[in-house]
Amino acid sequence: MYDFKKIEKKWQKYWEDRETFKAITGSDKEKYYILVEFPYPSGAGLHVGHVRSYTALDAVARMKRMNGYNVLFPMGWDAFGAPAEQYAIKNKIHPKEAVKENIKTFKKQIKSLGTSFDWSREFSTTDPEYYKWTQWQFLQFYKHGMAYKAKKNINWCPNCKTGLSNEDSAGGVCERCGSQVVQKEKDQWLLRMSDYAEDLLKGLDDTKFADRVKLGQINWIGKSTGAEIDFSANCGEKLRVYTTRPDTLYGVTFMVVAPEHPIIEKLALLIKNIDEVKEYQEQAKTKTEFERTELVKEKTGVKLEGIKAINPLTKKEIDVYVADYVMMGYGTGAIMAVPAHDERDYEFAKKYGIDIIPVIEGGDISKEAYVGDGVYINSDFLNGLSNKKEAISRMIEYLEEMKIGSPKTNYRLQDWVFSRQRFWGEPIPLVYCDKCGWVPVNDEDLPVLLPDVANYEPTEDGESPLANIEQWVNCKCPKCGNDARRETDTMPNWAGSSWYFLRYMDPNNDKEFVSKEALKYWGKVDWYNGGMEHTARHLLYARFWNQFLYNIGLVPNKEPIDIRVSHGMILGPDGVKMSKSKGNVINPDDVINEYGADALRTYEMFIGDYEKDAAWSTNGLKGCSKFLERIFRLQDKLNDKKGYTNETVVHQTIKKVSNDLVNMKYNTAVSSLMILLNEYEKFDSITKDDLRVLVHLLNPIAPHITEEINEMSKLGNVLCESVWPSYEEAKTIASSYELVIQFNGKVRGKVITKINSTKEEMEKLAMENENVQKFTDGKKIVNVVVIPNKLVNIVVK
RNA sequence: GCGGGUGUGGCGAAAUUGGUAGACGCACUAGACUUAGGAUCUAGCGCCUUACGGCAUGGGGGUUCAAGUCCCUUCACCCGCACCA
Repeated sequence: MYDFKKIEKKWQKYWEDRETFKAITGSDKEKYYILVEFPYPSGAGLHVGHVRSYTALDAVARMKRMNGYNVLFPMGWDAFGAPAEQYAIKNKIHPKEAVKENIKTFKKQIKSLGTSFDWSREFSTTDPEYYKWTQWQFLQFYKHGMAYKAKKNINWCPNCKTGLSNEDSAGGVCERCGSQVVQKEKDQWLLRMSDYAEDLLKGLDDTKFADRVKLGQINWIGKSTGAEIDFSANCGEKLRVYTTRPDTLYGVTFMVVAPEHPIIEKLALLIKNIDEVKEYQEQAKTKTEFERTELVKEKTGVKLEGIKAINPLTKKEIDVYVADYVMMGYGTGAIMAVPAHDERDYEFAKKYGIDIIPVIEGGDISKEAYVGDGVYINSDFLNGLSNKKEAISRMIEYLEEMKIGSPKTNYRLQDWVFSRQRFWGEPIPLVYCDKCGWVPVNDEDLPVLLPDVANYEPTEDGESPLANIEQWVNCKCPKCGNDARRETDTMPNWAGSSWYFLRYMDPNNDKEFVSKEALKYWGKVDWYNGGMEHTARHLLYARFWNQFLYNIGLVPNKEPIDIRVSHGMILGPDGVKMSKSKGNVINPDDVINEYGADALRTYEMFIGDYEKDAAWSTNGLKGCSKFLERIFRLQDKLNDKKGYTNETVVHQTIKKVSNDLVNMKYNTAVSSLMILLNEYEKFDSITKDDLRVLVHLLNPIAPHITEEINEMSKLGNVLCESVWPSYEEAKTIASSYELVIQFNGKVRGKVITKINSTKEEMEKLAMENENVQKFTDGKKIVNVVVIPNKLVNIVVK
């Protein structure tokens, strides 16, 4: 057993002392920017899942450097957020202390993996030198009218008395205490992300994201096309709806508005059952997420007694309901209901005894809504049509003519709620002055620092903990100098991660968020790896942020990332997600201690398809550890000869590994190296060139042991400073091959023959085969298919 | 419900344009070397069959000289989003 502990320490020190992996801004070499998502430094320490993606991209980074690229492969910390704050509340210490400790642990762990990060560019989103620029960029949003304050319903935990983000209340349950979350209306800062919906959609064409990643983005943006149509209601009031099916307008028999719809307030005096309606509104507000989605499958609603709307085409009077199956946040918050052809409207109509008028033939509307296509009926000028697309465009034309509607595109994507009632986030750098209103903090006064206090409890009414700290809140107006108060909300923890990839280009700049030169040289991230769970939100936020910076001329590329891939999870040995409570957590420290970082790295690359989940197997790990030991032992059989003992297999392996590493086929890259090793073990002795090429190809995956073997046996220059091996296509092809002889597509014989034989030669060889007689006996040969360098298939009857 | 994905030995998995299914590894079996082996080496290892051979890539059907791969159909599981009009 080789001494991996000593070897790994030795080479890690070597790289650190020589700054081997330092990226040079402005170098003559071609740049390549490889990025892995920076971790949240939790108290739990590094996860074997981190090891998977870090190693995979490390292998690419190391190979790219040997291919002559100036590689930027940075690492940092995304350290704002709830866990650190909770820890601080419990222990009455400042979260920055907890973060400091955790970063120390994480960094030590990552360093023990031997990943080739350029540590000189490290930073944390919680560094004031960093969040100064996060705040500065927020002010750019504000100054360009892209940030605004509005009343919004937010998730509210009645137990913790705090507002929560969507992310922190997944499944309608408070992440902190497990209580059911309810909706509460609060003043919130928002960024106008929905303005960018179309650009974010179109921009995907300029990226090479994996298909599943693109789809995640497309779904999240949720584009839909249709029309907005005005219905008139009492008192000349207009009720505007959004629909994707204007072609079914003749089938509208009622309307529904969301509980928050302003028309209720406006026409309150006309609504005879206003008390009942108000009660329903109240109920809707306090309904938990769980009740809305899981329990109450049945539709509920209240008719607005005394309110009537007119179907603009049939001129018939229809009733208006309030129901919580219509959302204020999408479209206009009001719908035209077509029960004959919409499942939800059908259910509602059945329950409340509303007319159901079919306008498309098909189905049986006494049983269910018919959502398919068919011939239009009861629809005046659409009658007889059967093409939905045509019906929709004819209807829209008509609506435009009559000035009662127009085409409309809607997006599911909404504006980004940018306020958190939390301590541990970047303070929003705005000040409220009674005279001047909202005033940005002057650039030279940034960053607005978080105060050093030891109490972060939220207030009774759910204001940010910062609101409790009077000496922090009270300040002077930057504009008029009068007494003013700071905004006490902080930014979401998605803020810092929305631009960190830019900061890596120029991490110590105290004059600008990044210099123009650094931006010009590094351009965009060439290859970005992260978890599947971030492909919707984080990626969208980062792209939005960057597109905004591009539009105001601060960055050179509209799209910040070229390739985006995501790795599968490493599951516990039992095949389920690792968790403390299940007791199936594998600690990378333990593995490194017992088997070494190289074995861990090799195993995680060998474990299976990089993009798929994979269960941990300690036996599999042991196999990879043995593989490394066998390579180490090859040193005992070196001879004095030069060149490759089997040139073909070496060139095949160089080709395979080079291609596999950039195509994320890490598992087959390792297996091809195992094949090469097996080949070497068959020989009595091998040359230094043989061993050199093996350790060189393995170096990106197992960097320590390969450098050690290379040095011990004096195989050549230090690997990390050497040029990646190249292959010749011609030398990857063996001179002979096994010709397969088939009868009726079944393998009946094999014969070794030289490459590139003629078809005639191949057929002759096949016919000479001893099995031919047996299989053709009493049968007629009807066809012979010859595939060069592969097989001969004799078809008999 | 909508969208996406995955089904191949005991297990993790391989498999250019359709062209020897199961590479590579784990586990297992037998043997060698050993005082010993959770070390190392050798051999075997999809299923059925003494053998010849037959059957096998979730199931069923099709195209083809040839199908894991292409087409149709069906089942199972996983992951997103979810009353989005």
